[in-house]
Amino acid sequence: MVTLKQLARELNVSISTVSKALNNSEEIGEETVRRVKELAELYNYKPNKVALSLKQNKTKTIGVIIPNILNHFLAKVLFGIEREATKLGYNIITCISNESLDKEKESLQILANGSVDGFILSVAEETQIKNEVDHFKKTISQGLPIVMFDRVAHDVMCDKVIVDDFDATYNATKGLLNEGRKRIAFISNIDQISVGKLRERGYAKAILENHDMEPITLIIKKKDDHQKKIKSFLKKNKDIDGVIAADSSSGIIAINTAVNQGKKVPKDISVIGYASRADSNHTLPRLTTIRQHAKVIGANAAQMLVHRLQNMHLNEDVKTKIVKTSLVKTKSILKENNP
Amino acid sequence: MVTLKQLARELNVSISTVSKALNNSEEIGEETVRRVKELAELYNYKPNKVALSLKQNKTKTIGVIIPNILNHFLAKVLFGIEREATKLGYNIITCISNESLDKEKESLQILANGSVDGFILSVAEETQIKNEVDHFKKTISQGLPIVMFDRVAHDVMCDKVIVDDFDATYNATKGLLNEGRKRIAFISNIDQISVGKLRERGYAKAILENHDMEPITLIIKKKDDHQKKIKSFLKKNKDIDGVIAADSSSGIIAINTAVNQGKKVPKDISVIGYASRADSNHTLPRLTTIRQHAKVIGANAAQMLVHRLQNMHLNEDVKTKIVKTSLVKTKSILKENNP
DNA sequence: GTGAAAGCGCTAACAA
DNA sequence: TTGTTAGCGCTTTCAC
Repeated sequence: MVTLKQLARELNVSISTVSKALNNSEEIGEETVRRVKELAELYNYKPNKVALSLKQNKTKTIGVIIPNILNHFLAKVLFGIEREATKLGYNIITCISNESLDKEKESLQILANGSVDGFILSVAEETQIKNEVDHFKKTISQGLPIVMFDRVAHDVMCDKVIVDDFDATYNATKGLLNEGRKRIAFISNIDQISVGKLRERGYAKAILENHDMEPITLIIKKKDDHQKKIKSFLKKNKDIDGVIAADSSSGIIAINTAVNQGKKVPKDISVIGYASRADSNHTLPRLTTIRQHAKVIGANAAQMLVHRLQNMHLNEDVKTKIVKTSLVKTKSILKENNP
Repeated sequence: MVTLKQLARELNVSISTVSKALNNSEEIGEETVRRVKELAELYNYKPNKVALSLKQNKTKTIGVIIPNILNHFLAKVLFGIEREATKLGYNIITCISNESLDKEKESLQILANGSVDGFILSVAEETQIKNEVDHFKKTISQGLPIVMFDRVAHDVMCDKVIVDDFDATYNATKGLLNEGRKRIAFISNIDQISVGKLRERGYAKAILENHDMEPITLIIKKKDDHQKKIKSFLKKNKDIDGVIAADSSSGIIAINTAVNQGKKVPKDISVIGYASRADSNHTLPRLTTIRQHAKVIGANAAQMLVHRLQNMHLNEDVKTKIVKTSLVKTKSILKENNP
């Protein structure tokens, strides 16, 4: 890499002259500016990022800590973050906590040594179970702002981007009730994390508003055979005529299994799941999905963080942004499910 | 963040003494070392990464350029890279090229300003179509090594990690032939990229070895309705009794569609697809999959890059590592498909 | 209009 | 054993 020093020597001017010329300082003579820029162009000079970071005490880099990159929703949020961050002139350093509290702590630690200006993260499962938040608070008190998305720690004062999980699930369940469904089940593979709980509560509320109904819930555990569990669940509960799935796999497997067991979808059973467009392709009929607009969530998180970084001195109050889901209806539910 | 300067002042010693003490230099007295370490611990001192990078002219950071993070295989490779890199003491800066040549060039450019020590990347689709490689060569000549994985540019001299796509597809197709299948189709949603072509060629070779057979190929385009295309393809070609799918969605949709059209899997039709474990859960029966061991690929790429970074002076020859796929057989093919 | 010098945080050669 | 100094690449204040 060419440095200012090298350019300066070659041009027989001082380093600071070169620096100023390249930064369009008024101080420098027109002719000099031209010469400097020409040579810089020729050598493809690019200011050294590390030196700039050191000097200006900011890296223009965001630390992103994702619990699980193989989760399609989280990958999509990452996509949104990356795109927005790039647009705003920031790079992202990605760490994967793998749902582990220790890895999360460690990532925070390692990047807080000057590598990044702030963090965007979704809380690891283990962290949520143990309800630990000190590492977040410590990071923030060190002057590194955090934006949390989706799985957030409510006890931590920081900017947040969340989904209206409770309302969305409540409304989806209401929709199935309005179709006339009487035995609606809730299937979840994400019972341990905050959003999973919110979804379950939204479902339960809608069900319990009918005095003659009770929630029917199937929780899948990590170690379970996902397909087998749902198969035997549907076999045992033959009267189930509706399913709300808290995660994409459960929704897909529910439809495919129901069809396989000879049920007609949506005649005999309606299915709605949290999933993305690509997922809905994996069933026939396509799965009706609650879309979380992951990319928007990511973009919002990036915007909030950058905004805070650029207004650190103002000490603004923390904000929570709610990104509304939308229900994309397909043939996995009855046509007129609104009265 | 606490700095050496602050510690030094508080302890009434010089900065270098503090530095040496923390780095366990033999030079410093036992007692001094103790005092320094104590205070450093108290203040939770961490050496400033940026300053270190500047000083040592290396960042211990790897630039990773992924064409598409929503592709499960690529996400999984990223996972493998991250884990191995972390293990080796490296961070990763992630850029997403979004299959665009310009974004790929730009990412390379931006990170080559001192932000990273080297790159791990998979070539963008547009880059492969236009067959551009200058930006890679330029980066390498600037002293930043590249490791390419999966989609590689053969004209670029650099380390590579690839999959035995050709052989794996050839063998899978042979397997179906050995079952006695006569009308085996190849379905691909990734016809434009190098690995897609390799897979098609592997399939074609196996088919053409039978003098009475012809390849039957369905290429899905980006703008197509994936489900519809496969549906009408299978409807039009009712005699198809085997499918090799080049990508995971095609495999899943093929099974679900076949079942939907009243075919028995695997009695009437066998299906094999490039897909991961999670995907195979999305069909009944489960999809027989060619596993690419994405995490292993990622880990290998990270190892190769770090090895090269740590042996830059040796100027070793470039290597290409082939990671073998494995075929995971399930009930989507006939039990005895080997003669 | 140009340059010298300080300083961001750190390491290391050299001096004391 | 400890301290001084220079230098990594850059910006910026202050002299000239």
